[in-house]
Amino acid sequence: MVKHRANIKDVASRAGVHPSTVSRVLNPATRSMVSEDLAAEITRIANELGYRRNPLASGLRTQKSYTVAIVIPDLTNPVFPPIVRGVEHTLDAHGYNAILADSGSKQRSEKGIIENMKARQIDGLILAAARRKDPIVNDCIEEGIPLVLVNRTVDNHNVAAVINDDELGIELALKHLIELGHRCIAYIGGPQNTSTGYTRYRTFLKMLKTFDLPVDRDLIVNAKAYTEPAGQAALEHIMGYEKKFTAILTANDLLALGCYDAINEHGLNCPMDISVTGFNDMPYVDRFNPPLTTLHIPLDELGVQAALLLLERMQNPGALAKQIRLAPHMVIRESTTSPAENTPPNK
Amino acid sequence: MVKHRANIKDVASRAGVHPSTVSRVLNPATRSMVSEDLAAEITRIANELGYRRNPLASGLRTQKSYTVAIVIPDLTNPVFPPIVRGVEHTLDAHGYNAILADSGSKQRSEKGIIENMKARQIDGLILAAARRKDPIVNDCIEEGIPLVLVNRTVDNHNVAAVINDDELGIELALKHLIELGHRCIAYIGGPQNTSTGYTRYRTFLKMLKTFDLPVDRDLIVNAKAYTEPAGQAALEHIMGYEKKFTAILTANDLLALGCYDAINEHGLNCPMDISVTGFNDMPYVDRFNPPLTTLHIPLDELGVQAALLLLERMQNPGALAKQIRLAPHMVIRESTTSPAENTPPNK
DNA sequence: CGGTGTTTAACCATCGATTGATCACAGGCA
DNA sequence: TGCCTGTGATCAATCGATGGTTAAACACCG
Repeated sequence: MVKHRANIKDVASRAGVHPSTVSRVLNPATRSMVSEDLAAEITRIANELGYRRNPLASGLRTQKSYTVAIVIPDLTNPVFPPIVRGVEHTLDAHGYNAILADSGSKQRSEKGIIENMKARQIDGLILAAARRKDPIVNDCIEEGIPLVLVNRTVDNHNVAAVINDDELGIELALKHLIELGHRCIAYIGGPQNTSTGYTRYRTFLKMLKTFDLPVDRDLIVNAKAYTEPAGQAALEHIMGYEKKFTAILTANDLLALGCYDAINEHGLNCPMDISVTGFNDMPYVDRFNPPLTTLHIPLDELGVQAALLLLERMQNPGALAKQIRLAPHMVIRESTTSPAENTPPNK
Repeated sequence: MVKHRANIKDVASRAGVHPSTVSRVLNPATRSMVSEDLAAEITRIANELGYRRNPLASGLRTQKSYTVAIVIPDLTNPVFPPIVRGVEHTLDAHGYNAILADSGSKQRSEKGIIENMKARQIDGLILAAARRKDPIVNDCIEEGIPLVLVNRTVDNHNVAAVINDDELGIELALKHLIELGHRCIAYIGGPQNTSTGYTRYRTFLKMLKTFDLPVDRDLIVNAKAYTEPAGQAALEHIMGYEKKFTAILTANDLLALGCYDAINEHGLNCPMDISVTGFNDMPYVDRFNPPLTTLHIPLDELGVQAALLLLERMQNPGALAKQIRLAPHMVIRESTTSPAENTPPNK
């Protein structure tokens, strides 16, 4: 005889009441409709029987699934796991489950993901890598699915998001390099269809002016993607001009890693010949050769905040779309040094 | 007017048939109960209306959710993301969703996770880091929840699992070190309550005999956990004996990383003074200083196979529990070298 | 043409929880 | 005593899909 899981009817009959009464007791919002004594008694019996609400049945009736989806482009990018973990833990603490959708190599279009989400009555969506004009965002808004962006945002500022302060980040990195004595600073940015790529690029240009540094277009390249090969290719491109520069400010740790490759290819040394800064402080960059000077972003916290924001929005879908912005800080390691000792990169 | 998602009744009334007829048509197993012509017509209409089965309702009725849980101890350990990705993609291709349960810092007991899974009608479970005697495994078996272990297995061999060939791995690593000329080889293993920790340790001892090397217990330590601090502590412990050794074989990349720390602390150099091998070839170990010689495990493939195995078991729960074993191979980088040039570690 | 056998599709209860409508009953007040 | 009010619990419909059972339609045959 299979010990079948107690359902609401079991609890009701055991307590000698109607299932609906049990339902009301167990739902905080309706508990007041039932007398205190009975409520206590029913709660006791429910615990005794080990009753758990069946989320499928409940969800069918209420159109809620207590499940949210996290869409990320590639879980193996070390930036995302901490975010996902932060999201997952926070949601879990609130009784929500997280289903993971790695959109990267997914053959289904993003539209397909949304379809799936809708069919499954997903209560909300966390999108970890939106593009600046991302159709998925409009889909969500049209469909009325609560959405929170994390890490990157979109041009339309009416979407809730948890991002980091890119302006501050670029400023900090540039300041750091300037303080070390660098004047000729190359920039390798990210794809311009991402908010981070765009903002960091614009800020870099602005900050050059602010700090009264020369702007040389040949030293500024936006990589095609936030990947090592793209970073390497970008730096190769810059080096092709054979111009002098003593430092590279990159918009992303993986791009910085690509720079390492290009620098090594040319028989040069980081940081002796060229200083490099990253962005994100993803796990293990302190282990690289050399350990990367970069901007630390509280990735866990990003995830936690995104989850909280989503919970808030699911409770109150009409609320104004908040944008939360976390401040990065500089972590100085060994990929940057003063250019005094630099030999100019030559070929 | 909200354009509400077409349900089975909409399709039925549009086709002028009863909902159950539609249901039968859309279920491959029962399609034969309906005439071909009508089936075709219903399929056409369903597509036209963009009908998607509601998994909640369907699951409520059939006790299936088309959802699988992946339980991992810590997503930020770089070993797991590739596995998770492999699992997720494979499941997705078969119409299943994956919900992620990061058990590590989860306050709920593992029992709690199982409870949650059961309540949600989870169809199956993939457990990425079982301990050798893991209560969760028995729970699953008792509850009849299809279960597949990945990466680690349990003592009870009646459980489906996808693991890698630990014996082969240790043999390859040891052979590599011996071929370089090492004779005094330390070993830093993992927790003995994990199958990997246990098997690798036993195999190391066995292989020492096979290769006719001396067994010095002082050079053999099993770390408390697969973490960098634990690896560092283990090596510190070994170094406390001030015995000679020229290489360390570790059972895990993170342990190897901890060894780097201890080696550096003592003012020594890897590989010049001490060679180190890892195990797993987790992402970015090729970037470390020095790039780590380690055993490559096809982590993605591990995930894919685990997902396939689970799908199989969910279809046919009675089937025999298969164990799949993937072969690792050696990736030689710069953390190992011949001891000829070594200066013996002294203090 | 009536009887039997076989498809084919409709009917309806069901999964478990929720909720608007409804009823029972106690107490208050004239 | 009779009527009203309000609290507290029950009734019954519902969410969408499914599947065992049953009715209808049709073919076949003596």
